Amino acid sequence: MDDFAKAIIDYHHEHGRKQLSWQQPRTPYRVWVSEVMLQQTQVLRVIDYFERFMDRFPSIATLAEATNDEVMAAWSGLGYYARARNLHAAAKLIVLRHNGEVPEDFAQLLALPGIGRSTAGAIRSSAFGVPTPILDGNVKRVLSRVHAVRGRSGESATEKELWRLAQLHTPTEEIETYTQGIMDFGANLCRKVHPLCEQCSLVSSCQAFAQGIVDEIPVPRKRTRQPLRRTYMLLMTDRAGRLFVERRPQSGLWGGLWSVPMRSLEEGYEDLADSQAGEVSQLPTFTHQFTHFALEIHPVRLTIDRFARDQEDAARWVVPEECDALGMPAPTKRLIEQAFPTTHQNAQSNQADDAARA
DNA sequence: TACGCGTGGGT
DNA sequence: TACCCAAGCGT
Repeated sequence: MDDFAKAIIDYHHEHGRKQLSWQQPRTPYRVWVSEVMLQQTQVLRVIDYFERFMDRFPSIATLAEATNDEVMAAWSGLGYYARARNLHAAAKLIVLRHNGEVPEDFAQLLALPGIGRSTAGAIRSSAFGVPTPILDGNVKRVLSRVHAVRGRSGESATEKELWRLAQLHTPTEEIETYTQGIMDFGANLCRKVHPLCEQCSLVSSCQAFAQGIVDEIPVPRKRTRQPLRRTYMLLMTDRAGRLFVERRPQSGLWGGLWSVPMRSLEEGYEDLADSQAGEVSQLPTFTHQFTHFALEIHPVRLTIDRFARDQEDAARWVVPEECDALGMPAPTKRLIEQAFPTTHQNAQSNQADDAARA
């Protein structure tokens, strides 16, 4: 074990996180689900979702037997919904191929949808104690500073070099402690902004510190300016007060989730209303911010007597209370809650919001 | 290989 | 306000 790994393990013993939900108990299933939820998602945001998910799907078998709608509903609000589709598909594959147990073999893990190189490494190290490197945002930051990696984030040469360094430092002993430790080290000490170099036990061997470029590493990826897209969101109700929702295509934005219909401002929504509209009212426009673009949402409330296409599989009329059982994007939930305020509706998302604020 | 994929917090 | 990006993966 090299001095770097020793320092990381020491750090975890003193300051590391040891009480996270998925660490108690730490089973392969719980490690797997948590690692997928944690992809590009902050720890504080995941905790509530993880605990609810475990209550709802306590075993791989229960997850595999669940319906797609049940899984998507449990993921609703967490984002990157392909993760939920892949997790569900992988659970079924694990039952078929691996006798219902998360495999330990690297190639078998990698073959499961939603498990890439880093997640496979995390599962092997944390759930099975098999030394395997990981490379998440925290590890990238720590390694690129210690070794003064000047390449831009996301570029293939940079990624390759960081994987080489991750492999180089991965110890053969105490791998669980090391794996958790290097993430804690990156999250709490070697932070993106205001790193605590004065408290860092690796400062004397940190090449970025020696060169005075800690704040410039890692070098951020190039970004283009955000485009603005515009859409209608149609809150259509019938005379009984039911709300019309449709399932979005499996691929693309909000894939597989339920939403009120969305239509571009150019194409309009005559195909849905079928000129049967009664009252039509424009609600306040608002903007939803995505990572790479902004979506300007124009909500339209309309009451119709008869619907043009209510026979389709991917379309249904629901009462607002039924929305809790459907996986919905955050802005759709918000809009429905505004339009149909109820006391208990969306209790799940409110809980998550409260936890995030706490 | 570069890009699409959510949501919310931080600066 | 505008931009960054978080326990990355799939295509």
